[in-house]
Amino acid sequence: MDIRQIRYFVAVAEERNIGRAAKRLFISQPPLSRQIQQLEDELQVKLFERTAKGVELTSAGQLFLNESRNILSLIEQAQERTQRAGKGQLGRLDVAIFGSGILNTIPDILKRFKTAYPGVNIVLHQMSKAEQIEALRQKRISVGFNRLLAPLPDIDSTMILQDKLMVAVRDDHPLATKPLINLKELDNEPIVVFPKGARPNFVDLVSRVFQEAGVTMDITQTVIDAVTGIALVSGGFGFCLIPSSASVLQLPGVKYIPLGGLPDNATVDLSCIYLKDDHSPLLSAFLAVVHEYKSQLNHHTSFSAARE
Amino acid sequence: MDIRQIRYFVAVAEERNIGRAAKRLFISQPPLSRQIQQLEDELQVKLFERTAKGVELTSAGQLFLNESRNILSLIEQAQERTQRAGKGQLGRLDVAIFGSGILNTIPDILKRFKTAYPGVNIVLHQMSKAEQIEALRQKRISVGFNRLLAPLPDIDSTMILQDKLMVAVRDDHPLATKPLINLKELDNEPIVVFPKGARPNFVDLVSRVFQEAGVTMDITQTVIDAVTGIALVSGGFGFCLIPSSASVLQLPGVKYIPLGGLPDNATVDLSCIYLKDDHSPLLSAFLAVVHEYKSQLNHHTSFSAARE
DNA sequence: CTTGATAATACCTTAAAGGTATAAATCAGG
DNA sequence: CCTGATTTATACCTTTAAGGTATTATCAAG
Repeated sequence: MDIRQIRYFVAVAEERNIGRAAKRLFISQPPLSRQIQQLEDELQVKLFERTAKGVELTSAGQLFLNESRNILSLIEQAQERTQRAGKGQLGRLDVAIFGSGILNTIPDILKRFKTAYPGVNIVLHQMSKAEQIEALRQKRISVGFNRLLAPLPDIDSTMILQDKLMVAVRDDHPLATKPLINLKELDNEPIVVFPKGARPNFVDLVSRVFQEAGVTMDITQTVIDAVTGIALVSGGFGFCLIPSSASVLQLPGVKYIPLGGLPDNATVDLSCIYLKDDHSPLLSAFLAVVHEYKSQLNHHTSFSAARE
Repeated sequence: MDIRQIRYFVAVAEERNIGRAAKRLFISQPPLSRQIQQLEDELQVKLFERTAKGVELTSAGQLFLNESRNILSLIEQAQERTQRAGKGQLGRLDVAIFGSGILNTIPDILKRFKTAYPGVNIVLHQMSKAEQIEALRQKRISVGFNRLLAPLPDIDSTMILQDKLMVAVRDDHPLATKPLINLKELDNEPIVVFPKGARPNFVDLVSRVFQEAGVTMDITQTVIDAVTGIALVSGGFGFCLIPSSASVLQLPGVKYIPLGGLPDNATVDLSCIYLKDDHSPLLSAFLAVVHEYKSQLNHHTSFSAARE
């Protein structure tokens, strides 16, 4: 049996006439007669009664007509869905996120992607940097968001933004009134840092900056993530250095002040990572959304800078 | 797209290797590679990633694999169901019955058919003789049960049995004690006859028998069917002549006594009728059951006759 | 760098789908 | 009852495309 024969059968059943059906199918009448005969031979069932005016369905033919329509429509659906999957419009995308990264940028990107590709089911996984890399290699995830990545041979990354450093202070602290805090002003001040876990991380960046500026860093606590760090500031444990994008988080008695007197490379990047040889349309689609987001971010930045 | 290509695709997806799949399909590797390529071209979707060890499904390919399995199973089901329909094991059979015919023979036949062809949905219609013939011609029914049929050019019939005549009498009537009533004993006695409706019918047979025997028939009532007729006997309206198969019906105060002194042709047949050019397997199957029933009936009759 | 395995390409053979011409069957109208 | 129109079926040829063989290209492992 053959899809062609099924289509032919449906045409003949609908026209109740082989000649007319042949015209509709843009073939001549004899081959169509023959295909119907072959179908009947294969099924060993008479599908049509031949009359003087044409043909009419037997009861078995009637049943087969219903089935045929189901088959054809299922095939059509399969083609359409597969093509959509091929364009990345359908499927499942496993995305890894990490602690403070979910504060603003990642939700924005995911929201855009969901709008552009509503047929894609996004599944989020909380994973550390090392876990993300292992999960990528095992194909348990397709994309991961992270910061401060060391280059790897099998993994590509796209930088989304670079955060400047900011200081979280209690608003009753003397420095809290200043519009800008210089790094030197934090000399020997108690500082909460994060995260614990795989190196290089945000702590390493902060340490390097302090060291290069010749400022002594008094680490009172090392905590798991930015949220905990800022909570400790609120609790009076001292200062906390954060990437500027974490400053969307509001906690009682905590103020965020830009940090000055830093080298240009004192930034912490947010990137998304993915397997170098993953050419899946879903990933491509996702990266396209990321790039679009990035370019709009730059536009906006340069535009507001121009106005200043 | 082609069912062959779908089968090939599934084989390759399952083997994760074109060469192995080719062996399983009893073809050589190059044509299989080409068919997969053609499928991908047609769908404009990459279904496999080619690796050194074979191939592996893309996410679109994974989706198409699911769809393909659905399609193949639907096709298989369609073939099977159509073949069953072709053998008369599946479908719907519309059967017309009439008043007194449903008393014993028809239910027996229908029960046998339902047991032998449980997949067939039997739909019963109460119809008079004329209605049955019209419904047959319009294909609203496929079989009808009836009595005393005049031959028609487009309708065939199979006789199922021939009922002898019996008399229904009140049990307080003087004749009720006799084992056999002679026709002559009914001379000028009040008689209830049935049915009203299309001729020739049971009344005509009864009239002819009386006339040939030179017995005067005093018709007090003409009613619609045997049940009503017997009910009137119970109510004291007189005698009622019935086909013997109607004697299964028990009413208070009514006794059935065989009628003697009749010619051999004083019988009323029960037949089933159907369109001469209806070659549907459902009808054939039904008629086969009818014939089987008939032959068992004859066996039983001749056997019990031999014992007497 | 070679070897072994895999898929892809080139080219040929063969099976089967489609076309043309024509026959056989059936019905309507004279 | 015949004739013409209409329909499906048959016979035979052409063309398309599926399958086969030989070979090449690619890549991972030794």
